[in-house]
Amino acid sequence: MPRPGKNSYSDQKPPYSYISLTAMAIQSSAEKMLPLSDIYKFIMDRFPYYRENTQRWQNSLRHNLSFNDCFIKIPRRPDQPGKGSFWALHPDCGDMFENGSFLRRRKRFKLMRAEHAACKNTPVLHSYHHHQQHHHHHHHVHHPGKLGMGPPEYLGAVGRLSHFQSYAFGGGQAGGFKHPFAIESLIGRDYKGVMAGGLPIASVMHHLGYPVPTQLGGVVNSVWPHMSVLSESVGSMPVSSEYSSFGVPVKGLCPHPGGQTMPAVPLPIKPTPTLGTAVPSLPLSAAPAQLCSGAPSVMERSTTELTEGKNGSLHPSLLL
DNA sequence: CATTGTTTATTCTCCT
DNA sequence: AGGAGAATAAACAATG
Repeated sequence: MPRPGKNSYSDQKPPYSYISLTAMAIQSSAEKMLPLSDIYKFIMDRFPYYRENTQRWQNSLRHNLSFNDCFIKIPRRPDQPGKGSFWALHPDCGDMFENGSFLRRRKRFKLMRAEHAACKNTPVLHSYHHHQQHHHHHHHVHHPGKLGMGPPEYLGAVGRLSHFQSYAFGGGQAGGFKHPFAIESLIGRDYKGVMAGGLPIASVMHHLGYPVPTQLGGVVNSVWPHMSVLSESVGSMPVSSEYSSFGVPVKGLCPHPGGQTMPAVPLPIKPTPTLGTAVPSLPLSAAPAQLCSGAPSVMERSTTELTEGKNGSLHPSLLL
């Protein structure tokens, strides 16, 4: 077998789909939104594999951005340099990698027709309150078929601000799940940034010109041991990434303040088979895949996985 | 003109 | 086998 030796796997294709790579990039940013070029950069920076065939994968990436409803465009402020818009995660897409696989989501996040239209055409607008009654849990199952509720032009990312806030402050907690990549999810709670359903209120506000207490500098990257750590926040780390026997890079995370290091990263390949120990009530510091799937999801993951006998492999994702 | 976005179509892979 | 999610290709429109 290919020697796991040095960097044998370094340029192997990372076990992440474009969706997850992108989500990862976005989540890693303080603002929780990035322009296309930065998403590219992020990926290339930590995954050597993507330093080649750029035309190809970037096209795919772009395709994913506009094709998948889980990504939303946030218009650039007039005074901001650069080209396209910023890309962020749709606040309602919840935990897309609930199943523990970053290669394949259990279900595509699709908006209903109405929502879709709204999200797309509505540029910057004021807050509109939203769709399906905030009542309890929002099923994360968005059925494409149904339609016609909620104010049509209810928002484009930005417009949803008010909505977000309600999440953040108001009723958040209850059904509020956090994105798998949300720092908050990964780190626990002592995190300043307000993550409203995954969409950073602060950043949006800031982006729009609202004063916002500056924030979260570094912490961020610690989440993805799979990648070469480097850059903005922590700076000076030579980019080196090595993959473990799973083809997964094992590079370390950066230590950070809490002392609490990042969880072992979720094993991309296969979900946790629910064996005895599986899905323990992980405290908030557990693996991303697990915890972010807030309360509801855990339940609903029910059956499907029980059958996974074959996956004999261990899932580091659970160890602490 | 190069980037950024959208969109349609085809192929691949994994999961029932 | 069939379905669904994902990757890849390609053809444009839009924009700075």
